[in-house]
Amino acid sequence: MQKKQTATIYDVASRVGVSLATVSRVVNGNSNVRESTKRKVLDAIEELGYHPNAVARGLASKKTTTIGVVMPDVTDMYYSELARGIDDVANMYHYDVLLTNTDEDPVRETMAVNNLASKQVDGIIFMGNELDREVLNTIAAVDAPVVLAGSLDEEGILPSVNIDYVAAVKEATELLIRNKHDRVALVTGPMVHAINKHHRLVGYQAGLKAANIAFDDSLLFATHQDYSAGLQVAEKIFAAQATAAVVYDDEVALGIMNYMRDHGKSVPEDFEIITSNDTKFAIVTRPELTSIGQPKYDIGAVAMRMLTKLMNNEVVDDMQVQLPHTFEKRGTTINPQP
Amino acid sequence: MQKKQTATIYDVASRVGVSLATVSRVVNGNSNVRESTKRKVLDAIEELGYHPNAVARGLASKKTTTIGVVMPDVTDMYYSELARGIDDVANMYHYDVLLTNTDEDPVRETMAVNNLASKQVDGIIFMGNELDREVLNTIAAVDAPVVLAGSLDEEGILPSVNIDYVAAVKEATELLIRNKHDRVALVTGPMVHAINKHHRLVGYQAGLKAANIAFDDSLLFATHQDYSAGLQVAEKIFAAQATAAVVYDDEVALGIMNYMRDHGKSVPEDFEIITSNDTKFAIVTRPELTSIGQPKYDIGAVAMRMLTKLMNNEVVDDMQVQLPHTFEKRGTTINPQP
DNA sequence: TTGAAAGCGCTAACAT
DNA sequence: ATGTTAGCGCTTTCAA
Repeated sequence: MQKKQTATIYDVASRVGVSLATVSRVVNGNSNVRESTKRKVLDAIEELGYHPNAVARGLASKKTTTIGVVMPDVTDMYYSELARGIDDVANMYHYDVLLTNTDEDPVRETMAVNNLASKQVDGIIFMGNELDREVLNTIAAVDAPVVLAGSLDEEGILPSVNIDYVAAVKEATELLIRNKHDRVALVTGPMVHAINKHHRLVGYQAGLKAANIAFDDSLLFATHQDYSAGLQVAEKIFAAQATAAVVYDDEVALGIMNYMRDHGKSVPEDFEIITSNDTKFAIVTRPELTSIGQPKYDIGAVAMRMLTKLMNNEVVDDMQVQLPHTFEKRGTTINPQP
Repeated sequence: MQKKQTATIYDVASRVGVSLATVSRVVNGNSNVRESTKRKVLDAIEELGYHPNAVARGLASKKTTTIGVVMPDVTDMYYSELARGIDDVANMYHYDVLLTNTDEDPVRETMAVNNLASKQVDGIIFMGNELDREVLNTIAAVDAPVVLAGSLDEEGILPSVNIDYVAAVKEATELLIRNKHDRVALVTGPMVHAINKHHRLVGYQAGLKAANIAFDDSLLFATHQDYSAGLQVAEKIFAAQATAAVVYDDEVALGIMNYMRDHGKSVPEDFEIITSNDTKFAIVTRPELTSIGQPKYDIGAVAMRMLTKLMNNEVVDDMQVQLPHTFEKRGTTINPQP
C-alpha cells in the first residue's frame, strides 16, 4: 500500500505565501482574514486536497471533538436505541462517538472509562447499572464530564437522564391489580443494582401497598437480560402461582410469554404481562406486548445534549432529568373497553 | 469543573531522574531497560497516576489504534450483531471503535469516511450496500485499509466478508419449490444494490431455473428494511398470489407473517416464509422463522481480523471471504419429517 | 489583517 | 542500557 502524501497546513501556507496562522484562521472560520486572502487559501486547500489532521488539532487545542459511549451491548435493543439518539445529537454538534461494549462487567467498564480518558475524549455517556465503587471512582477521577443514560447510580448524584421508574412500575403494578390479580410478579435485574432496588422494587411495593396487598418476596425474580432468561424464569413464575408480571426487559418478557403459551396458558387470558422498554420486539409478536412507553431515543438525545453543555461549561439547571413515560396498552393485558 | 493536572511523560522522567526516552521505553514494553530502572519508572507512574496521552502518541507515531465503523443503523439487529463481532476482535487487538450511522445515505457515507480519515483512523470497516460511485471513490482515496462486512460493492473488488448469497438464496428458493410452491416471491432491498441484483436475484433465478419455473418479475419486491415495510409489501405479495416468499430481512419477514395471519392466512400452512438473517427476531415469535443461518458475529469478527492484517501490511490471501451458511428450519416452513 | 514562535505530549532515530 | 534531539501537524498567544 503506497503512502499517499497528504498535504499539511504548511503546504497550503507556502503555496499561497502566507503563514500557518492565516491558514489556520480560515480553516477555523476566524473572521480576521481579508476576503481576498481567504479566497486564495480556500483555493489552495481545494487544489491540494488538504484535510486538517484532527489528531494534531486535538493535541494542540486539547479538544478532540470525540466522546465516549460505554454500553452493555450494542445488540441489546434497549441500549442501541439510546445509542442512536446519542449518535444523532453528537453528530449535530460535530462530535464523533467512540463505542465500547462492556456486558455490564465492572472490570471492563473501568477499563473502558480509563481507556477513553487516555484517548482524551471530551465527554462520556455511560449506560449500564453495574456501577460499583470502583467504576464510580474511575468516573469521578476522569477529567471529562460523564452523564448516565437510562441508568442510575446508587447515590443518584451523577448527571443522568431517565424516566421515573418508581412511578412507571407503580402504575404498571396497579394496572395489573385492577385487572383482579393479587399475585403479580416483578421481574427485574439483580437487586444489587440501584435501579432495581431503589426504583423498580419501590414502585412495585408502592403499587401493592396502594391496593392493600402484602408484599411477598417469592414473587420477586431477578434475571439476565435476554430471551432465554425469560424462558427459564417463567417456569418459576408459574410455580409461584403468579397470574401476571411486570417485566423490566422486552426480550425477557417475550421469553415468559412464549413459555406460558408453549405450556398451554393463554396470554393475556391466563397470564398478563407488562413489559418496560417498548422496543421493536414489543410489536412484532402476536399478541403484541403491553409496555411502559419510554422515550428511548430522546433519553439518549437529551443525555448527549446535556453532555455538550457540560463540555462547554454551560450551566445545567437539572442534572437528574426525568423524561415522561407513557403506557402502550396492547395484547398482553386485558384492556377495558372505553 | 476544575482541571485536574494530568501528569505527562516528562513529569515521570524528571521524578525518576531519567530521560523521556527511557520512560517511553518502559511504557511501550521495550526490553532495553534495566530491570531496576524499570521498577523505579513503574513506581513513579503509579504514584503520579500517569496515563499516556493517546492523542500525542498518535501524532508522533502516526498510528491511532482506532478504527472506524460505518454502518446503516445501530438499531438494526443484523448490523448490530456484526458490529459486536467487530468490536470484540477490535478490543482483542487493542483498537477502539469510532462508530457512525449513515442510514445508507451515500452523502452521509461519504462524509463519514472522510471524517474518519481526518481523525486518522488506522482502518475502516464499512457496512451498507448503497455503494455508489462517489462512496467508492472516497473509499479509494482514503489512506487506510477498508473492508466491507456483510456488504458488497458492484465490482466485487473491495476486501469483504460475506456468505455466498447466490447459493443461500438458491437453496431457499429450491426448498420452497420442493414444498410444492410454484409462485415463490423474492423480497429484497433495492435492485440498484449489487447484493440484490447480482447475488440474491441471481440465486433466486437459479433456483427457479433448476425447477423449470419461468421467472416472473411480478413476484419480485423491493422494500425498506423494517417491520412496517413488511406489513406493507405483504398486501402486494398477497395480491400477486404468491404462496411463499424468500425474504432478505427478519423484520420485513415478521411484517409479512403478521399481515398474513392478521388476514386469516395460516403460516406455514397457507404461506411459507424463509428469512435470511436469523437475528434474535427469528426465534421470539410463534411460529419461529425458518431462516438462512448467517454467522453474523463471525462475519464481523473475520472482517475485523482481516483489517488488522491489512493495517499491519501482512499478506491476506483471500480478500473476498465467504463464510459458510446454514439453514435453520423452524416454524414458517413445512419441514418433512426425517 | 497577518506573522513569528512556542508549545501540545509523545515517538523514533541516532548517539553514547 | 540510556540520553539527545528532532519532529508529528496543528493552535494560540503575542507582536507587528
